[in-house]
Amino acid sequence: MRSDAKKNYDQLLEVARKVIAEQGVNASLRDVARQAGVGIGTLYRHFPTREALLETLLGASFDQVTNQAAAYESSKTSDRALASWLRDMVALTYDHRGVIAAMTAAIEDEQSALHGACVLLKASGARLLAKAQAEGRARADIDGTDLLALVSALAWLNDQPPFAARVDRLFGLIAGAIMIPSA
Amino acid sequence: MRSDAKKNYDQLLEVARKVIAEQGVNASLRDVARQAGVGIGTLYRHFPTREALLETLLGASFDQVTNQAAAYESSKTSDRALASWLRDMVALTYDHRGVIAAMTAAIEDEQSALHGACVLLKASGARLLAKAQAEGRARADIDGTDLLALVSALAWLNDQPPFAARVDRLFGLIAGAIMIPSA
DNA sequence: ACCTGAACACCGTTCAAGT
DNA sequence: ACCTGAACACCGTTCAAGT
Repeated sequence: MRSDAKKNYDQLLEVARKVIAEQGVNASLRDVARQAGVGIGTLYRHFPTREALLETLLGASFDQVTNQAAAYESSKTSDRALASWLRDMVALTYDHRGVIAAMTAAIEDEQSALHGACVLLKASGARLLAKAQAEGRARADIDGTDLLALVSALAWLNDQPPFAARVDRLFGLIAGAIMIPSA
Repeated sequence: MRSDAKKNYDQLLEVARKVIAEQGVNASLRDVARQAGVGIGTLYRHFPTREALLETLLGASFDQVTNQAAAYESSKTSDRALASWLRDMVALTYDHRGVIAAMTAAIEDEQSALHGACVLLKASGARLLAKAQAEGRARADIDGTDLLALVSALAWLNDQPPFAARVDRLFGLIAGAIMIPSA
């Protein structure tokens, strides 16, 4: 990448990070380009889709949760590992209003730039769930998609002003419904 | 209302019902006016906000769930009444993609044309919850807002294609977490 | 009393023209 | 190789002008 291009690229990312933190994932891309002092075409050149921009912004965080899940597997009991993953997932979406809907859509859209990272994320949770189920610490009648649905629902609640303050309590209620208390 | 105005009004509602069923609650109002063969200004004259249009379209259904809740109170045991209300709420939003987000926003926005109906809806659920709690059939550590959050989350899941098919199962899981099994 | 649609201020996205 | 911004096809919303 030419150095002038690199400069624009970095500037776009910096501004996008700020704007998306403030206005959510559906913020105006035109506005991002404007604030970055760059033509709108330059934004599209570097990030052909909104998902591509999000992937660049958040991909590392996604991967970190995926990797963390693997680490939990060897460092925690299966039920605690699962609970930690759930917590990490909610935290991942915490500061990015609307990202959970984008992730949900990406799971089904193989063309999405977010698809890969989201599929790995889902698989990392499914693995922890399976282990907890094998040890009788999680109810057996749900699968990885159900688990993802439940965390996604919590993440969505967190985006809704009237409900955001109760997410911690509701997290407990839902985690409690997934887990089986030890005898 | 003059008869020509009434005709436009009815036509707008009919088209809006169709378009919103197809494209969801955030469908283009311009498109609605266009398909109704009416100027965009006429739509705004009859329905000054999107919420006003939604209220006219869905208000009766909202009220019906509210009233149904009161009926459950005298015809069912408190836990069955609560479960039926939860089911009614999910059904209410079933065919209207995005309506749950509008309802959630309306709860906080006293200016919203949907505010009144949503507050009543919430109160009707809170009442059933309180009764079930008083009888020891629902966990005591949640309130009406939590209950609304949980149904809202289910309704949101229902709007997400990858999760829609599991809402029934997840409904059971969440209802089970709210209710206390009888001894 | 009611209707119309131009006008304004925005979008997302593409692409010819420039350097 | 990269950047720009006009151009196109859309929005939501308002309001002067018409009947």
